[in-house]
Order: sequence, then C-alpha cells, then structure tokens
Amino acid sequence: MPELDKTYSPEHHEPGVWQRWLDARAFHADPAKVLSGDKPPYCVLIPPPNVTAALHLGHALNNTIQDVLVRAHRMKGFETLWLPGTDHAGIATQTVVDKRLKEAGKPALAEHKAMERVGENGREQFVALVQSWKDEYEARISDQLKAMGCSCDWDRQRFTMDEICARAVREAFFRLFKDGLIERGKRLVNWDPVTQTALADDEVENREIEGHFYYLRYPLVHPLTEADGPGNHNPVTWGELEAKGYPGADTHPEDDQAWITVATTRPETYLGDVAVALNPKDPRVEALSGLLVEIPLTGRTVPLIQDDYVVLPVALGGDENDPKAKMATGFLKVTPAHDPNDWLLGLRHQPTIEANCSARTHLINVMAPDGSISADHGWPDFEPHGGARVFIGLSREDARQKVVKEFQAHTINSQPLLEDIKPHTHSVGHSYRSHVPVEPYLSDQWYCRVTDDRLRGNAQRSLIPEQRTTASLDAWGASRPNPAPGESRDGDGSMTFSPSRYAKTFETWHDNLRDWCISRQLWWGHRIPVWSIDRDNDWFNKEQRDQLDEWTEQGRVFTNDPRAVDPSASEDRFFICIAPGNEHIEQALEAAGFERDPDVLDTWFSSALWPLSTLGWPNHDLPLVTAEQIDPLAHPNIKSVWVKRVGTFRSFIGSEDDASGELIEKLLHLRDTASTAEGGQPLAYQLFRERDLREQGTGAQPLAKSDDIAEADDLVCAVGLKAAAPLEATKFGVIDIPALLLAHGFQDTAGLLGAFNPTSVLTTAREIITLWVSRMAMFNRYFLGEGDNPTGPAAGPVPFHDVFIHAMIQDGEGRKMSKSLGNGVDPLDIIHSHGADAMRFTLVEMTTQTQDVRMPVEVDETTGKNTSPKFDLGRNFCNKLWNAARFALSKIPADLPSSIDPADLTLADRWMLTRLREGIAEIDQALASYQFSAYAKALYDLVRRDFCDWYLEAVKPTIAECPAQQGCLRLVLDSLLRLLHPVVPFITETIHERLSVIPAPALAGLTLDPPSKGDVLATSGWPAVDAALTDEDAKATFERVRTIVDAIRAVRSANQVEPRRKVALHAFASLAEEIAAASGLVESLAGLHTVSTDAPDGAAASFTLDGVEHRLADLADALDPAAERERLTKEKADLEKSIKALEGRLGNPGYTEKAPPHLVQQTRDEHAKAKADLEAIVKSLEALG
RNA sequence: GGGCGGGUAGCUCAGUUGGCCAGAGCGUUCGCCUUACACGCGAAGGGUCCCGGGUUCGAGUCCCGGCCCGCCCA
Repeated sequence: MPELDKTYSPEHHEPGVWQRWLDARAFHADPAKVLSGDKPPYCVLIPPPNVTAALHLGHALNNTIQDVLVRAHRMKGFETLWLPGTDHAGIATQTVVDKRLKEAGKPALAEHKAMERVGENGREQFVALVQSWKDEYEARISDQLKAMGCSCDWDRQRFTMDEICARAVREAFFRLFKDGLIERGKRLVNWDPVTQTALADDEVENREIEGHFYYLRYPLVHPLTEADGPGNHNPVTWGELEAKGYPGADTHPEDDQAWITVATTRPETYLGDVAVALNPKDPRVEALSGLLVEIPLTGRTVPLIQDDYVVLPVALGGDENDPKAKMATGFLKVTPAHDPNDWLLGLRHQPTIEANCSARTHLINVMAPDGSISADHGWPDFEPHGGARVFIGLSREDARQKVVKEFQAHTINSQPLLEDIKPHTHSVGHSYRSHVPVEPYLSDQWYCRVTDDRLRGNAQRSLIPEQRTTASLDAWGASRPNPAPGESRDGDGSMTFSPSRYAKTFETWHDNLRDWCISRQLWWGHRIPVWSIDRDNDWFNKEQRDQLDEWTEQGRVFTNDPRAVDPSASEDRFFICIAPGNEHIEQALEAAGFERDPDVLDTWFSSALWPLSTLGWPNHDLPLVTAEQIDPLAHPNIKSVWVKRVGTFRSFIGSEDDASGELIEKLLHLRDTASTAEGGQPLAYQLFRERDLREQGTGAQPLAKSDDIAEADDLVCAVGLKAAAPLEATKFGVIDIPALLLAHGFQDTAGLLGAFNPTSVLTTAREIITLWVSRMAMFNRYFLGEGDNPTGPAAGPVPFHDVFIHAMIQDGEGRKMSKSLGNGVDPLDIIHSHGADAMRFTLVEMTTQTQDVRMPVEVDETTGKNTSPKFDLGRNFCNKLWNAARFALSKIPADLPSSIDPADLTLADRWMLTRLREGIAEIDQALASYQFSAYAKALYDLVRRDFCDWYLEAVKPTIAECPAQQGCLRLVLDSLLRLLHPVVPFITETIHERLSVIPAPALAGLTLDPPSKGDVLATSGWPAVDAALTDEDAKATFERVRTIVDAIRAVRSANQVEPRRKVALHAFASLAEEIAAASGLVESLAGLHTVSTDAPDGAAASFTLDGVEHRLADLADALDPAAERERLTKEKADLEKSIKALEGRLGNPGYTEKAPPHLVQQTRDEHAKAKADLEAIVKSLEALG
C-alpha cells in the first residue's frame, strides 16, 4: 500500500472507491434478510428528481441527507434499501423539449400536433423526442448522484413511466375507477392557455398584479312582450325607477334609459355574462324586480338575480373595512364559464338563469383553448353580424383593450358605457410552468375524489396522534358536509413530521382539500386507460352487452355512466376502463370504433404510487427466491433475481412459434454463454414449485427431476442475472436481458413490498408536503388496505414512518437560487473543485432545523463558475482528516499486538476512548432526531478538537515505544472513520483501505464489527464503546492538563515566545505535583524544558491559576516589563469586574434563598477563586515595580 | 388575508425542560513553514442576543405588543 499523498485529492480517489463499493455490491438490499427476520429493514425511497433538468444544490442537500441516514443505518446493521429513480414530470418536460425544438428551428409540439391531425403519427414522434431527452437526463442525474456518493441500490433504479410503474398506474386507475373514486366532469379548471392543459390547484401560483377595476354600464330593459317584436326590448327609464323609489334615479333625466353599473377586473369576460347579481339586502332590489339587463353588443338580455355573495357597497350599508365594499357598485356581472365564484353562483341560480337569460343557458364559454375570444366553444347566441363580432379572434389581453375602447365609443344617453377605470392591485393565479395568468376554463376532465374519506380521511388519520392539532380536529366536521357512516377522525397512524411544525401544513392541506383534477392535455405521461364511444353507436347490441358483462365479471373492464356520477357531464359517451394486461380487449374495442382518451394523467398520480410501484405492487405477492437458491456456488455474482409464475411447464415453453418458446430458447442460450465482459455466465435459472416456496421460503429447493417439472401445475421460474448491460454478439443479436424478462412478465421486485413498505423516512422539501406526501399517504393506505372500504382498521399502512423536511438553500441575500437570477451553484462544480465529501460535509453542517439556510454565492475567478466560500469548511475538514490519518498510519506498525491490556493504556488513550464514547452518544442522538448540523458539529469537535489537537499531539512523545498506544490509535482512528463515513464516505473509505491491512488488536469494551459485504468500510459495523472502557478520572485529569497547557500557552503567546523555544516553569508545589502526575503531557504540550518549585533566577512572566501565582522563565533573551505590566493590568480589571458581578449576585437574598443550592455554591467557589486570582495578580504587579 | 420561519460577533449560524462571564466556523489582528496538515499551528480582539413592556432570585431562552426580512397557502 503506497503512502498517502500530502494533500487529499478527491479526484484521485473517488472513482476507485466507487468501483470498490459496486464490486462489493455494498448497496444491494436483500428482502430475504428482512423477511426471514435476520435484519431489521431500513428503507428510503428517493424523491424522484424530474428528468427536466440536471440536479441543483437543493437536490444535493436532499440526497446527501438521505445518504447520511442510509449509510448510518447500513452500518448499524439494518438491511438497507435506498431505491433511486426519476420522475417524468409531464408538463415540465414536455414544455422544455418543445422550447428546445423551437430554439433549434426543428418541428416542435405545434408541428407534431398538425401531423397528428392528418394521421402522420405526430404524437408518437413527439413522445419519442421527449423520451430521448429523458434518456439523456436520467443518465445525467444518475451520474450526478453517483458522483455525490449516493449509496442507492442502483440495480433497482426506476422511472415513473417504466414498465413496472406503468403497470401500477393502470392497476391503481382501474381500482379507483371501479370504486367510484375517479369520475369525469365538466367543470371549471385552471387552464393554461399556452401549454393548453388543465392544471391542479397546487400548480397555480398566485401573484400580486397591478390591475384595474373597470366600471361598465349595462342598460336596463323590460322583458319582451308580444308587442315588442323579436329581440326588441323596451328600455327602462329613470323616471320609472324613480317612481319605484330607486335611490338616485332622480338625478337623471326621467326619459333617459336607465342603467346599472358593474365593476370587474376582467372586462373581456363580459361576453359570457348570463346574469347580474345583487345582494338581497340591497335597497334597489325591489325597484328592479322583474327587469332585465342588456349585455351591450351581444344582443343578450340577462336576469337580475339575488345572492348573499354580492358585496354591498359602503354607500348602501356595506362594511367600511372591506376594501371590496369600497370598490363595489353592488351589481356583479355573472360569468359562470369564466370565473370560479360565478360558477357557484351559476349553479345556485341555474333554473332562473336558464329561464330568463336569452341564451337559455347558464354557461357561455367565449374562449378557445388558446385563450382567444371565440364563438366556437359554447357561445350559443353569438350573432355573426352583431356588435360582438369585433372581438372574435383577439387574445385575452387584446380583447380587454378592445372592450374598453368599445365601451368608451358606445354611449347610453350620450354617456359612454365605460363609466370609470380605477387602479386595483389584486392576486391573479399564474401557471407554474408557462407563467401566464391561468384562465378558469370550462372543460371535461377526470377527477380523483380525494375528498372521499377512503383517501383524505386515511391520510389525515395517518398522522401520529401527538402531532395532530385541536384546530384541525375541530375542523373535521366542517370539511365533511356529508360524512359517510363510520368515518372517524381518530388517528391510527404513525407518520411523524420532523420538524414537527410541518404536521400542521399537512393537516391544513387536507382540511381545505378539493377534488383532484388528474387529466392533463399533454402527450408526455401515462395515458388515461379509458376508452369511449358514442352512446347511440350501433355497437350496443345484445351480443356486445353480453361480452361486456363477461369481461366485467372477470374484472377485466369496468364501465360507468358519467351521468350517474355527475349530472353536469354533458357527453353522451360511454366509458370503459380496461384493467392492465388485457391488450386484446383494447384492440377489440378500438376495432369496434372505441377511442382511447387522448389525455394523460397528472405526473403526481404516478408519483403518488412511488412507494408501491417501486416495491413491486401490484405483483408483490410473487414468491421470494434468493440468489443463493438459484446458484448456491456463485450467488454473490448474481445482480438481481427475476421471478414469474409460469403455471405449468407447457404453458411456459408454449409451442415452438410462441413468444414464450422463444424466451426459453434465449434463456438457455444466455445460461450457456460464457463470453460476457465479466467472465461469468450472464444468467442462471431454476424452476420451483410455488407451494414449496411459500412453505419453505428461502429453504425451498429447485425442482431437479424432469418428471416433477412436468407434473407441477404451480411452477415458478426464477432467473438470476449476472450481467446488467445488454449483451452483444449472441446468436440472437443484441439482448437486453432485463428488458427481455420484463417483456415476458418477469419481475425483480419479489419480496420488496413486504420487506420495505412502510418505508422508514421520506426526506423532502416543504412544498412537497401538499403535492406528494399527502397523495402517497392516501394511495398507500388505500391500495394496501383490505376489502372495498379500506378505512379504520382495514386501512393499509402509512407509506413512511417519518417525514423529514429539510431547509431551502438561499443565496447570501436570502433569495431563492434560480436560473433567472444566475445565483445557483452546480453540485458538480463543487465536487470538481472541492470534492464530493467536502460538499457533503458542508451541506450537512448547514442543515439546521430552520426552514431556510443561506449560502453566500461568489464567482470563482479561475473557472468563472458560481461557488461559495462555505465549501472551504468541508474541504479543510477533509484535508485535516487526511493528514491526521497520514500521521497516524506512519506511527502504527503492521505488527500490532493481537490484543491490548487496558492497564497498558496511557492517560491520553483513556481520555480519548472516553471522549469517543461520548461522541458516539452525541452522534446517535443527533441522527435519531434528524439534527444533521449537530451530527456534523459533533464529528468536527471529536475529530478536530479532541483527536487532532490533543490526542495526536499527546501521543507524539510516547507512541513510538508503546505498542498499546499504537493499538489504541489504530482503533480510535478506525472508530472515527466509521462515525464519519455516512457524511464523508469517499475519504473515509480511502483511508480505511490503508488502515484495514493492519489487523486490529482486540480491546475489551470496544466493538468494531467487520464488513458484512466485501472488504469495505461502507458495510462495516457502527462502533460501540462500553461504559467499562471509559474512565472519568482520566477524563478529569486530561481536562486539567488542557487547562494548565492553555494557561501556559497564553503567557507564551503574550510574550511572543517562539513555538520551538522550550521554557521553564516555576510553579507552586501543588501544580508541580499535578504536572508530574500527568507523565510528561504538560511538558510536551506546553513546551517546557523544566518544571521546578524554585523561584526563577532571571526575568520571568507570571500567571495565575487557581489563585496561585506561577512563573514562566527562559521566555526570551529579555522580557519587556511594560508589556507584562499592561497584560497584568488588563487581567486585573477583568477580574475586578467579574468579582463585582459575582458579589452582586451573592448579595441578592432572592438568589441565595431561591436558586438551587449547587448553583449558589458554584457562584461562591467562583467568587473565592476570582478573589485569590486577583490577589496573585496584585502581587505580580507589585513585583514588577 | 391565513400559516410558518428568521432577526445573536464584520459574514454564516449554534445556543432542545429559563441557571457559565453568550459559543462555533469563516474573516480580522499578532506570533509561527513547532515537519501529519499554511486547505495548517498557537494566541488575541470582536456582541444593546431587532425594539418596548411583563413574569422571575435570574430571560438570548417564557408571556404580551410592535418593527423588519423571507417562505408556503389562499
């Protein structure tokens, strides 16, 4: 083993260390160890990063924290699974790819949509482009995580759209559909006119906008009478209103037509008005009774309706403190198709509106999906030659300007229809993706009824009772107008937020939950597994009905009538949801004219299934087979085990031209091919009886005799894979074995769900509580629950026991790091400049319990890239550790004794072991409570302060001659490396590689378990120090040494004594005795050549310790008495001040009587000591003259 | 508007049942290439713990009121 370099160069060591971990399969989890009870499970599922972009520093923090937890638990003896993966991030990725294509001048989304319309597979081609983007970024993200040292089980990497996850999505959708928890409805959605898709509530960002209130005048008319002629309403005059006591009518000429004024922030929506509402308390109600309002330029008349929702203006008795009442006119235009509040008004007054609005509907949509004004999407009374035609085709923004202009130009009684414009700042929802204002838009969407108790209730109950608040419990009823029988608000879960305050965010989200719009008008995502056809299609004959009933009976399809669920569903279509694995039904229906829903699911639908899909659900009940069962001799070489129930051997091999026949041929070929890169055979396989596996578990034997195989009707095929990379140059060409197995229904997930769900901890960011945590809780409990109504005791487990919410990293000014501000720091830049360990240590040290942490950002002069001086902390720490190890290794001989007698240990050794035990306790406590900064600080103190500054310095004079001390140093260093490993894995592994070649001596009371896999630190045991090995006396003595040394060093420094110069101590007898008892430690650490109790001959500096004066001589050729006097004078002043404060406290009877006696005694001791010190100082000053 | 977090040394932050003369790292100053480490060693200086009240023998810590910064939700 070569000697260590003088400075630690991460780039020289990190790749080699990574390879050693992979070779040892150190990160691969074995569910069998958990299911057999050998080891407790510890599981973390990565919050899958979006494939939209490379990872940023926030990801680095998030994943470092996970790796710290995972590595620590692996070393503590847990069977540890950290499952990596990525998220397809539907809208985000599609948008990014579209943008890149546009920038490159290539056919983008719009062009592909055009191709799709003319039947040229535009959708397929576009999705292929996104897929290649995904491939590129998935690889980049994985490389970044590996560069950080993330100890994920890389063989089990998942992507939210891969086959295994897709299967889970299909299954979940089908079950929710069947259970009535998914429905279709025509409702107002948050519509993004740029990406032209619906958004969920939490994908909308509210922003303060400096907008305006526009005051529009609408003429009042009488309802039509037969005499009027079609559409020719009689105007209402002010005179009429005055006669009915209408306030203010008398201020207008009595023959002029009367009007009312509505105030709106969005005048362009007036085209969709179907009513004007006023508050029933409004004094004008009576005078207006029976009248209609004419919507200018549209030729539409609409009724006046009454609703409490309308704000009364201050002038008519409205609330003076309500800013809305100050702006309001009391008349509210009602546009149900373009405003969520109006939507509710429209529903409440639907019959009145339908009867009295001349369009005979309560919903008029005047916009196209791109947000432009259009008559083609539900504007029944549009008149192509009418006044409103000027708005057609204008964008929302242009239409607003045009409405203002038109209302200025048109008059009523020679006054403009536009009464006024007032500035108004208000909050407007914006798309989190395209950043344009969201349009409340009427469209058909799929909804998941998350407000159902089976989903929301279970999520709420999953919170540990201690973290639920009374406010939320009190709100339980209010959020449930129609509770189902048996609903309980009592918690039954164990999910615990850390820091605990975030439990409140979780609760509040559910208290205010609304149904979840899960359909997205995108191409990138899981396509909705529902097929539909016109209800009056001639497909519905008796024969087809019977076929459908049969499929339904078999659980292959489920149909529902949208109108039975939602009466507002307008489509006369018949919907069928098809369960996964029924491609033949899909084909049959499509051949019969059914169309698959073109939309995809919200990304969070598949993310919500992450704890299920990645662990094998819904195929999780496949029997567990271990590598050992497949190939007892070569099982360490098997990378993954794939299982499939094959039934009978006949059905497995099929006839010769079957796909399965081809599979068996390929399996045989692969088993017998010895020419892989790794030199072994690419796979091995065995056949088992399922009932044997169930009964005997990992002890089950494979079937050996062909007769047994032939007669078994419950065969399971298990394939052990020895090569993960695609195999080239086989007689079948290139074979991607995992893909081959997956395509034939093999799963490599057997046993995972049972072993690892519920998972241990989810580590994520704050905003994810609502987006993801909630939905995982709902789905996990629902799909793993029992029966059709999985609530209460029937509910499934929570998806994770703990949720750790980490801080957000901001720049030095407290701003979010973002691309647009250019203040982001790229983790790879830091890894390249400082090393992965340095980055990790710094991030962990920063992670306190607050909700955001700051990191000053600077531009690196040489590279021009963003960095932060904070990372020097980690780099310096690593370098210090490296050099300490280098020194230690130079002092530890290869032939240590096989065991150490504790009696041979020196004072410093015993002190260090005591500190080690304390340090382990601090570290364990910090990790258990997710206090990462405390963990880093405990390590820092232990390594830098105790080990480097004191222990290593202390052993220097003795180590060469003392085998016990050499052994102790070997063991202490080993222990420290283990404690450090979770946060700085590369450097500790590198040092450990050198250290581990020196056999560790046994020391009773210190446990250092060897690696469980390979010869790597990553799988070594967590260190344990018994109380028996600690020595409180040694600790006290050593602390005393430190105090004495500090005092001497201070005097040396004040007198500018060169470090190399040895000086003479002339001490009071008791101190000299103490120093003698410390066997040379004080002499070497403080640089003394003599300790005597005599008075010094020549010039000497004095110092006090415990109220006794001691002198230090031989400091220099000559001492400066003036400097000495100055120093002593200052010390005297400090002491006097301190004595005064102590006397003040002791003179206070309240203190001496009420404070705990030990504190009072402590104060008295301090006072006595200070008095003595002062006396000594005064004496020294006198001696100086 | 509601919720949450923060305001402690020049900077970034600890300070978990109220009890040390308030700590660490970086930066600053002074002295050192004391050979494990200058990505270092030793020492020093540096604080109205945001402001104002209150509880208490005692408040950075608990209570009330205010100011400022930030995040999340509406």
